[in-house]
Amino acid sequence: MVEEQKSTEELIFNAALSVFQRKGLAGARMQEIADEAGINKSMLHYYFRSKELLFRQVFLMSFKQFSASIIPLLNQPVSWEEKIPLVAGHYISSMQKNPDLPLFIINELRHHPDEFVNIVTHNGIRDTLFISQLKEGIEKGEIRKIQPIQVMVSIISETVFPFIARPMLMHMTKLLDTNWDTFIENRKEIISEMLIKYLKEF
Amino acid sequence: MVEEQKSTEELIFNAALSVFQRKGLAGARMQEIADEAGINKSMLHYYFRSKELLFRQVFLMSFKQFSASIIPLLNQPVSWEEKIPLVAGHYISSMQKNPDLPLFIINELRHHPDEFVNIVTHNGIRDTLFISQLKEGIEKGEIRKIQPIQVMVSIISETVFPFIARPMLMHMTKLLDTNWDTFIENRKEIISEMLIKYLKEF
DNA sequence: ACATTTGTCAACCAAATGGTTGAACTTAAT
DNA sequence: ATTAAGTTCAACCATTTGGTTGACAAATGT
Repeated sequence: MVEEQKSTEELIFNAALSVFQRKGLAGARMQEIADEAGINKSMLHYYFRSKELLFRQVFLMSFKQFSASIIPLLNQPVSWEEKIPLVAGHYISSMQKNPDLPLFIINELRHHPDEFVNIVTHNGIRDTLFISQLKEGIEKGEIRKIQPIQVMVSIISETVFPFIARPMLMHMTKLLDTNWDTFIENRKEIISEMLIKYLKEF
Repeated sequence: MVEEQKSTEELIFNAALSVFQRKGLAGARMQEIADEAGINKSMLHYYFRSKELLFRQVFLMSFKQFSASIIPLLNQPVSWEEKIPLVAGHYISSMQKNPDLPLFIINELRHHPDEFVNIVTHNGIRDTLFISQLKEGIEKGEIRKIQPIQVMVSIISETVFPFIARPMLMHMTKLLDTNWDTFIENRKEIISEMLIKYLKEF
């Protein structure tokens, strides 16, 4: 077991990542980040100048983390049909690991519309093998005529939304905490089967 | 044209509704609410005691607004098959009218997990005709064996998520602003057809 | 060994922000 | 008309919060 001693800058950044993702820009407190990092508040300014600068870096990293991690999977050399459950599974397990990430991004992107838009590198999912496969399928007449992007949006919506809206949905549906895991487990199959059936049979 | 003169309390509440829904509890400023209401800041405390109390009322109203408005539609006497596009349409037009509402609820419910949970009246969608219709269809073997709640969650996910995550999705998919309206227009049909096909053909 | 740079912190500062007060004004009751 | 209650606001107040300072310690270079 290697005793990993992280630099102060890393300690701060990790703490900032955690606090900002949990509380958002407006709700986060510099003092709380310092406390979670276990260092003096002055250090935050020593390394990152201001709350806004620190937030910028956190946001950039978070956005990359969320949007980039899916790309390799979309480019994997398996058929689009096999890929759909893989992608759905990716998002679901991603949500289980880091449940605050997408809501954080959605929120901050909404609250500062054009501020961060230009910063983020466009690494779209448009140029991936998955999209090409769908396009090809459409051209060959094997898949229903539909924008491939709609398929991606459906997968993301169906997988990510239940997690971010979990408390709201549980109220509305009177779903119980104890049933959540099986609910999600069932969901994986439903999503894939529904999409594949829709695309293939028309 | 009747000159509608609203009471100060109404002016404040409406302004609070707007500001809180846009900025959230942490991001909202009492002064901003006062400005938007066109009255002195003291009035906020005169009528609502504190920021938290004002927020409580705003949140309660917002939650009711979002979760209750769907119930009558779910109880309407049309077949489940016809109802699906109606419900999808309801959520989409609801999002177009008030794009901040669901994200606001999702957020605040997440940030104050148990605080507001008890306040909100459970007016679940479980006891609606729509759910009964699905159950009945399942029993008769006309519909695939699936929890009816999954259907509701799918409709909400597929309709609401694209709106709240719009900036994020537009980045990831390189979708353009000019294509948004047609994207959503296409989506209505896709969602309904996909769900109905999945439920009926198995 | 010495000087210079880098890192760390307690104490402090200024602005923002939720909240209070007391006086003035309006409305309703007697 | 007079009183009492309700309403409105400018000026204040106390706390929170992002940010700074200056002294001091730990490396780093020569």
